Amino acid sequence: MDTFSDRRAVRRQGTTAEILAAAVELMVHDGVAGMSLSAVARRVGMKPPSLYEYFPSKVAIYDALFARGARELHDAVHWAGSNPDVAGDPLAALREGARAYVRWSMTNPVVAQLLNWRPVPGFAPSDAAYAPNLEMIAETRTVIAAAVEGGLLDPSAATEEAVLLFTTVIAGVVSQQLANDPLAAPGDGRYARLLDPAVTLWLEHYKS
Amino acid sequence: MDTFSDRRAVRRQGTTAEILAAAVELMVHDGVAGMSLSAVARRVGMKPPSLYEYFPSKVAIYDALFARGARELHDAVHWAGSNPDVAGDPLAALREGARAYVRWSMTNPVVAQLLNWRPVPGFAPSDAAYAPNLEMIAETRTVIAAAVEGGLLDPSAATEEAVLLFTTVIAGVVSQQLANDPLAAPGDGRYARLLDPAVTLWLEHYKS
DNA sequence: GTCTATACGTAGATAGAC
DNA sequence: GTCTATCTACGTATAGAC
Repeated sequence: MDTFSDRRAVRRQGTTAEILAAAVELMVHDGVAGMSLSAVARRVGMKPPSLYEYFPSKVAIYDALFARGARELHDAVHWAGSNPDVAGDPLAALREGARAYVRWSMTNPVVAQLLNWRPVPGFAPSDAAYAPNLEMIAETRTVIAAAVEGGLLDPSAATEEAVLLFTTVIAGVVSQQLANDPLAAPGDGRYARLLDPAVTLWLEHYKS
Repeated sequence: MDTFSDRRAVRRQGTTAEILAAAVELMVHDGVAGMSLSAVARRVGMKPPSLYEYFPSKVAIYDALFARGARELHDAVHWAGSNPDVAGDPLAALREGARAYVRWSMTNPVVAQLLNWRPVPGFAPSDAAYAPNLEMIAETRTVIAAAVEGGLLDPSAATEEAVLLFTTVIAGVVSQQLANDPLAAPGDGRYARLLDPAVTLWLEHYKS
């Protein structure tokens, strides 16, 4: 690649990011399903047809946001769970991962809605966009298994049901927070505060 | 009221119910936010302007559905919790109430979405429509308090946090079920199956 | 890569005849 | 209580000039 095409690629990536940012801002005001291409175009200073140079359709924008959001959320949880403070302590890793999940979701509420609920009628994420979610669940399972190996949790904690219950409890906190107290700051929130007690319920039940 | 106006009132109520039913059916196919008045009118065999005889605006239809749904959900939970099998057993009443909540939500998924999430940009329920929700939480609190009185639960179970945690766990199960396994029959469902274990987590933690 | 022009459809809501 | 006609606005998407 020569310098010219590099610059062109960088510029293109910048515009793409601008479009996605504008789409998110509009979803904040008009709802996730209420985003319109005309409004996005206005906000980035383009006419609607120009957007089709960057995304082939409206659902492609949703898919790009889903993909990026799933990747970011995965990374946030992954980072929290492999941070030096919790190295070698799987239970602390679970707690920190859960906290990171809630924190990220409150920082990115509209993308979190896109990930957790299905607010857009015609849209389902592509397999590629969905992949980081599966990866995140697999990693959670691995951490739980490590806790079982280390004698910290009962073997039943590594069953399908127990893992699903863990993720459901966390998703429940996020859902309630976003729906019923959406304006709270990350780290705050009437329902987000319930996360630690909720995780405690789970850990107590499955402790060995 | 004479016979004539009675009949007129009955007819009017019937039409109103028909319109609401059509709106719900359309939400099943097009998403909660995707319902349109034109489509509703087509389905009930009217032209769009005629709907304004029954509802002053589109959000009024959402509000009517919210009001009816909140009332029905309250009644279902209330009934389950005051059924003869569980009379005098507050813990069984809590379990049965939670089951009824999940069952109703799966039987009425689009209205459940309207109640649990906020899928429609311009719409917030009126106080009157929201009232049964508050009543339902108050009744849950009362049942928990009865369990504490009877020595079945620790006094900490009656705190604000504990009550909120109870409702959050149940709402979490419903949210996950509706978002990730929406086609399951009521009484079935990958996430709905987690309800009993989830309630058990809570009961165990707060037992005296 | 961005534009104008346009196709084609839809929306929510109101006026006023019947 | 229902209609026709209409307003006003918006939407996604494509064709084709520049």
